[in-house]
Amino acid sequence: MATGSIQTTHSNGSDDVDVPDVVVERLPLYVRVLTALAASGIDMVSSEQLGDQLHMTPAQIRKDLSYFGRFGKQGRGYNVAALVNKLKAILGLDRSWNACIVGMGRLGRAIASYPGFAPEGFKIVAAFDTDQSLIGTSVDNLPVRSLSHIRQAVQEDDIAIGIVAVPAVAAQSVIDALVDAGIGAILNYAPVTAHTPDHVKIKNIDPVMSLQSMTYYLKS
Amino acid sequence: MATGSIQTTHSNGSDDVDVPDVVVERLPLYVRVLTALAASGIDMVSSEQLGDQLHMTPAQIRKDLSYFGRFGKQGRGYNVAALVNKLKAILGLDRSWNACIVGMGRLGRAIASYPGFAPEGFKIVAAFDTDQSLIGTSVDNLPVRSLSHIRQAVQEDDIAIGIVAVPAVAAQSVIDALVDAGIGAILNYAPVTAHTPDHVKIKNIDPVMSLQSMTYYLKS
DNA sequence: AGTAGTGTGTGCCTTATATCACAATCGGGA
DNA sequence: TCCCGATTGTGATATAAGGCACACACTACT
Repeated sequence: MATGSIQTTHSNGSDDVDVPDVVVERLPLYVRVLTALAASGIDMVSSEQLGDQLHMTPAQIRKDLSYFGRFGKQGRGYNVAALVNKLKAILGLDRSWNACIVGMGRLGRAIASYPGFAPEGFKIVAAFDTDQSLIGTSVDNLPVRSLSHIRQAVQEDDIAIGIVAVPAVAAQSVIDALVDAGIGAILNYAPVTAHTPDHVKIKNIDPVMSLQSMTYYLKS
Repeated sequence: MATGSIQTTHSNGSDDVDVPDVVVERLPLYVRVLTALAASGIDMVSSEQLGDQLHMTPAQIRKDLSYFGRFGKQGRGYNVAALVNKLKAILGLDRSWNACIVGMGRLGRAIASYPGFAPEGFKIVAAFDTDQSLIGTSVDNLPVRSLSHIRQAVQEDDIAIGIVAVPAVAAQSVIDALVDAGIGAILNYAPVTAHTPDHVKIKNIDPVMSLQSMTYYLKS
């Protein structure tokens, strides 16, 4: 089916040695802690100190970092400012990214108004819906447009990320439309197991599912 | 441990402590798909069909289920209605659970108004904050109370789940208070790596971190 | 300049998770 | 009744992730 060559297409410049996804998913955690340390004036940190903060073993932190280079100094640890910059560059967080929201119902509007994205460099530059009564309205100065304009908007506004906040039944078709429009990553709030081609990353935000797995440990 | 020594851990539903967390986390996924299948009138399903829907291998589904019992019939597959009921019972979803929200700022109010929890049996029965200007107000008929009342409320209202929607700096102390009040599970929306004792489960909802790991794959 | 102390980077081993593959079982039809 | 196609449940195996432990590098102090 959609098998194609997946890994071979990455720019093999310097650090592309097939880094496990789990490792990539931990990097933002490191960025966050290091940023906090920097803000409190600390300029060197050891893997052991980081491990204490994050509740993981020092070895795991060192090994994770070693996928990308040698950032520490023996006997001293890591320079906080230098490491946070390196990690941000690795993650592509040394620039800003444009995103759009699809679905401007209650949830979509809450996401659009959420003040946590902008400070981290994620700018929501467009909003879409299929409901005629919403199209034309604005949320936080963001005009809601028809979903049919999405392809054009993605290209014109250089939108790399799509945020999906539509009902479950509509989610897969919206996701298909985003993929078709040339989006690179999707943050999906709809409670569905959505499918994307290999070149489009997708992550799900699903509080209900999180609750549903925790109750397993509650029944006693 | 040579021949067919029984060793079966199939005590059917009680606390088999040897079920991996990853397996438990997949169960709600199965519940969701099975529920949808039931709603569309399908009454038998094979692990292969489930695997197609969920994009995973049939073997994994069968093995996951085998941790909890033998629910299928050879040559036929699984009875959808029976399996969904079994899984719900295993997860503790055959009853409802009371939750409280701590932090009734913008995010907390959005969570309180989210209509997706109640249909799945999660009832938000209390809301707390430390901000005097919020205490006494109501959100969707839910009065906001002082955080100092939390211990009492947890016991009186049989609250098992705490939802944390406070700023990062306050999160750990709020979580400590919830643990101290006797809560069993925490859904944390604050962008921190929080710590709980082993008997209290915690799961984080962090859209920004999800975005930050996806950008790794976007940088071309 | 030598030495003691500290903490990295990484080869190797352990543990966890996923997949394979096949005997056992079921239901239906001849 | 017996056989056939289908599909489970699970031991065995493969793969992935995590952690240990130590040589090596760096700093500071004498």
